[in-house]
Amino acid sequence: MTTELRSGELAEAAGVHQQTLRYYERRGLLAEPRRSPGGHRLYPAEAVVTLRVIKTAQRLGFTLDEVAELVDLGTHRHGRRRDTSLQRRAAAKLTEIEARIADLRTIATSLRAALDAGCDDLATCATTDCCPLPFADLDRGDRP
Amino acid sequence: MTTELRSGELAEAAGVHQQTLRYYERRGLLAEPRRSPGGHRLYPAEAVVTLRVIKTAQRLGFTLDEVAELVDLGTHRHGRRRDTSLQRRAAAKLTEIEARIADLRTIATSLRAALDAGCDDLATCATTDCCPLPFADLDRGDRP
DNA sequence: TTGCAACCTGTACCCAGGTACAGGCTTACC
DNA sequence: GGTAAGCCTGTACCTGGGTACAGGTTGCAA
Repeated sequence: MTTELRSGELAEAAGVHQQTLRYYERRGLLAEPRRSPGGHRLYPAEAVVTLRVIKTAQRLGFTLDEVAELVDLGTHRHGRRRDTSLQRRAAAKLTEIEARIADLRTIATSLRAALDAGCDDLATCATTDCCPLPFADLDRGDRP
Repeated sequence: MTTELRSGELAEAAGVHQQTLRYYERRGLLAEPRRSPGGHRLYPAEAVVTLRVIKTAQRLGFTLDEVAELVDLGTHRHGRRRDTSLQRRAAAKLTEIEARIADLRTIATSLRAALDAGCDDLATCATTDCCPLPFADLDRGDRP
């Protein structure tokens, strides 16, 4: 029998706040754990893994809603199959992340150009033709 | 004399909502404009430029607070001087953005690896050695 | 002069992803 | 069995960048 963890222990082990555990439970990311007779939560040791999964997925760019979906797929398969749910989502997320990288690169290029040109005041730059900052073309306003 | 713009006209011209104009005014991004005798805002034509500056700066990765600082520096200089305020901030922002790009690249690599390995269930992956997802190393939790 | 669009203020709400606090119960250890 | 640490619930609050709504006033044209 593996020892169960109290919420403080799990929080500590996973590096999150106790309130975050309850928050994840509310959001459906973490299964409701067993309770002690007095009502205290008793998590199975695997909960640490689940939290690691959540944190990794978040870091991979998934929102908590997306993580919740991914987590409760529960389709314990692992192999060379293609076009499964996680596969599709990961592929979509990859595309998204690549777009974000491209975006950031454009921005970095602009900033570098502004530094090279010695720009010192945005308001002046915006009304001066010599300035490399793309005041007109960049206001796509999609991802601030 | 250049015509003044009413808030609806400015909003339209700049592609933002009227409430956003007032929000920016409250946040100190947009100077309080002249008022008509009845209290309606009358913006100078340059306000369109200011808004373009704000939108561009936002897109360059500055927060509104940072934009507010940048905007009210008002140091109308432009030249080859180095180490000025905008210069320093832009340089810092560039570093930040480059770090974000590096981060996203790591993430993209992980996702690609997961796709290649045919991972289909995160919970299984996390407990299986064959999985390329970096469940352990990625929980730095700095930028979700 | 009347009618209506455009504007005003203030306040509340939205999203995500949590964090904080109050007041009361449980568990663990001496 | 006492006491302190730990946990419980519920509710409120935070950041960032806005958006929405209610109810009242102005501006302008017919």
